[in-house]
Amino acid sequence: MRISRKKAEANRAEVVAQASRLFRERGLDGPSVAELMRAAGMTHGGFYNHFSSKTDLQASALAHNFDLAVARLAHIGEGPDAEARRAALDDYITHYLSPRARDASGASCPMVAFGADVSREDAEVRRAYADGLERYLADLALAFARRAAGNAAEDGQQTADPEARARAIVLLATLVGGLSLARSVATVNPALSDELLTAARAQALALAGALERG
Amino acid sequence: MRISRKKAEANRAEVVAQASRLFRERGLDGPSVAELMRAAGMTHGGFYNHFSSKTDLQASALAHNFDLAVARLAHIGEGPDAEARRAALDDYITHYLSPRARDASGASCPMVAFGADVSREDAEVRRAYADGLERYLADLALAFARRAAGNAAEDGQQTADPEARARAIVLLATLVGGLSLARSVATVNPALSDELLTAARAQALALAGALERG
DNA sequence: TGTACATCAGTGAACGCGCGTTCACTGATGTAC
DNA sequence: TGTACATCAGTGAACGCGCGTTCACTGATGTAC
Repeated sequence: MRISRKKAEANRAEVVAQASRLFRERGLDGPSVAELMRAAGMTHGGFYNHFSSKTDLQASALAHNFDLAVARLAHIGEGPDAEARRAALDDYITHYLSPRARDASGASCPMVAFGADVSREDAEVRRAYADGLERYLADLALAFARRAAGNAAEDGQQTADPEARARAIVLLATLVGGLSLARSVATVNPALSDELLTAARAQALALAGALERG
Repeated sequence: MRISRKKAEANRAEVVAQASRLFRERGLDGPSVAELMRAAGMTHGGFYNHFSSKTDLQASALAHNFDLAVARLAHIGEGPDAEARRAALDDYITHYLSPRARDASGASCPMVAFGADVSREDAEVRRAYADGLERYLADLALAFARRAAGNAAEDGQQTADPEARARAIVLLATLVGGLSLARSVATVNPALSDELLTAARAQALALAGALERG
């Protein structure tokens, strides 16, 4: 039974969206092709109408993951004034390193979900990941650069400020390292996991506020 | 052909050692049982004389990984004086976040190699990981506590200093986050990878030296 | 606009393959005397 | 210490299973007239 082009396009998008979530929950090699198609309401046979291989879907899902992450980040820069943007960044950090985000593996950061595995996947997947990380980092650096400037005058402007980029990297490493460590011990040693989250969160907030104070 | 008990015990240790390395390189589900046994110079059939399942070996290999990591860390505390120990910690950090360590995935930190995957593995594996992480963190906190005390008087003493533990966690998150990010983009975008390493390294060294200055 | 036909998105059975695990077998080791 | 026998570490073929991928088929959609 043939389906309209519009519906087919929506089906493809649904597969990518479901894969995005399932890959984060169970890893890039966790869910089978049949399972991914079932999650999107179809059977496995039609998979190759949309993707040339499972690797192809992995790359598409990674790109989609970073689209979501970057969109959430960009939202921070949209605050009406410097104070609102500062509060937005603090909220972002607090949520990123919260027990809730730690336990919702399907909804959280691709860098934590795939960090260790990406380097073992096909080149196509590694490329999608590196591109996404670069986009994400550029936006985070922009947030720091704007804050350093102290106003919204340079909105929309790209920045090459190396200081802002270094700060963004350090914050990102703290977020990714903290969440990764906390998540990996969460089920077995919840107390340790909370301790890891709390210490990393305090540091991340300090890093985000350092410009104001330093 | 039966083998001597001593030789059999050595064979088991060799499988764990090889698995330790191969799991770090290719992930906990990467190498097959046959491949792991071949790496230790045997065929796959005898695997179940030593391990009750592949999961069992994964847990043993993780414990072994952390044994190695903790041993390297403990070495830092053995410096003759405070200055030597400080230099040892700086060396540790510099090597941890070096291009060399990034590219030698089989020889490096289990927290980076397995971070994302551990929470998806069996309970036995997660337990081995959480135990190892706790041991590692305790040793790192001890290094900070000793430095705060400024001498080697309390050698061998355990510490419950919460400040030292928080500092250890923050350093660890920076190390793990930095190396994880750098490794995942290394093949596709080496310049970005080096930038990530450099920024994380500067921060980690600052964290290690913060007590002296603060 | 209405009709006749080609297209192609989705279905479900089937494929070949690699995996973890099992098992009958081998023969040197460990042990009882 | 020497001998006879039971033990069991390691071998390699075989198992059942789930996987990614292929393919003949279906029938509503898109198109040519």
